[in-house]
Amino acid sequence: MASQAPVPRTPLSRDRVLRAAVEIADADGLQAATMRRIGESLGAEAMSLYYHVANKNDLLDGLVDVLMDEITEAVDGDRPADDWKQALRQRILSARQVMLRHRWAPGLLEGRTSMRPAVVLYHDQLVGLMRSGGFSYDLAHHALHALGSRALGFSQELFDPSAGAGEVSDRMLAELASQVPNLAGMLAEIAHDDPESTIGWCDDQAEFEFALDLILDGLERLNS
Amino acid sequence: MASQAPVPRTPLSRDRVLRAAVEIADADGLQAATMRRIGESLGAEAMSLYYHVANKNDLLDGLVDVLMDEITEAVDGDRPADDWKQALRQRILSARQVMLRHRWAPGLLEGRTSMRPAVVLYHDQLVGLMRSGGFSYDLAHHALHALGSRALGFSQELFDPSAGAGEVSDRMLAELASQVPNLAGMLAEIAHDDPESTIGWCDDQAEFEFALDLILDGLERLNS
DNA sequence: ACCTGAACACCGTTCAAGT
DNA sequence: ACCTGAACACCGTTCAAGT
Repeated sequence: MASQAPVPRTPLSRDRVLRAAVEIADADGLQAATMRRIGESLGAEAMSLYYHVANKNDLLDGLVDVLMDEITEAVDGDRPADDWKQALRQRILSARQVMLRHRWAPGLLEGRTSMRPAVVLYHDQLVGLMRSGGFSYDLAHHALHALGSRALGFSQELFDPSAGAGEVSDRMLAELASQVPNLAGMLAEIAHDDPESTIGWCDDQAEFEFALDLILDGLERLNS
Repeated sequence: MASQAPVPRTPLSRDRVLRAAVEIADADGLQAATMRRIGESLGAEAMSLYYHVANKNDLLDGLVDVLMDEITEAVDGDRPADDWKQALRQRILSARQVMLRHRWAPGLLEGRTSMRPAVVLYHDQLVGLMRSGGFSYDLAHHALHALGSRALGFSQELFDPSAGAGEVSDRMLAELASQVPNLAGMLAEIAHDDPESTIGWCDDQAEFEFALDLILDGLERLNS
């Protein structure tokens, strides 16, 4: 009998490795995307990955690249803008949509110092939009710093958005009031104004846009 | 002969463990502060730490606490402020001084969702300052989001400040110019204006203050 | 060219055992 | 009460060996 041909497994590739990693990170977080687990999900051994990826660091760089590809694609769909402000706003909010699809992305970008070309390019284009809006290089430079990670559509959330979730009982408010009266008052008012907001305190998207517009408005004033 | 009394090693304690961890993180980064290494630096075994600290997560929470203690201490030294804006500004810049002493702190706070009481209290006080400046709860809430991690004295740096360090040769500029013309132009101008800036592109402190003031100015306008 | 088995040096953590 | 040795399940990574 001829030897049974083994199921012709699609060969690995950098691309397949990265896509597998994204899938795992999307589902279970970045820390779940270990070499062993990625290998497993591809029906291969962890060590096989090293043929397509230099090491873990290179793999993470690769994740940044696929992320930036997705952002570029999203941004290409933006409709032409009337002015620099609208252009920046649209672009950043489009980038944010990608970030929201990949909850691991902010955490990944935070830790990275790798200066991936795609990230540099993205910021170059932001500066381009500002320049065509009349920004000096100096102001554009300041603007990049002021935006910080917001330029890519996310911002540091110091409190877990889901931690404050659920109902806010009067009892909890009373306890809070003695320790942190100002936050308690704030929370009480928000709970009063929007008793249905069981998703937690805040509408993240609205808050993101508020902060973004605050910065863009400030820049506009400095640019005139 | 009486049994040789062993060197009476100071017993461990949560406090000693945390201080050892801070020392290691200051010197070699947070990732160097492993249980084994902390134990070693105290002349004990890694497993001994578990008597004073529930687990690694609890240890990291502890690090946040010592950080917040330091910030509270720094903030207490602030001179009384004339208005809410100056008060916020001083407080945030004082917090920043602590962050600069502990380069691992931003990275630690980023990842944490733990809602440490000290962090909540810090933000409560910020809101208190805003309230006494006439802020509505709603505006104060927006303000916290707009400040984000900046409220604690740091912000997301997407590029490694030290990565751009060193001289910027004309050759590098030429290479950059074709790929990222806008950034290249920006860099060229900065290098021209301040040829001595070998620390890298930017004065981080100045940029931080620029962004902070941009936000505070924006809030002031909304508050009047 | 592509993949793997065995092995190494590291993690955090448990637990029974020592003083 | 406080500390430790041995052990476990996990990391990333190397390298000689297989096809």
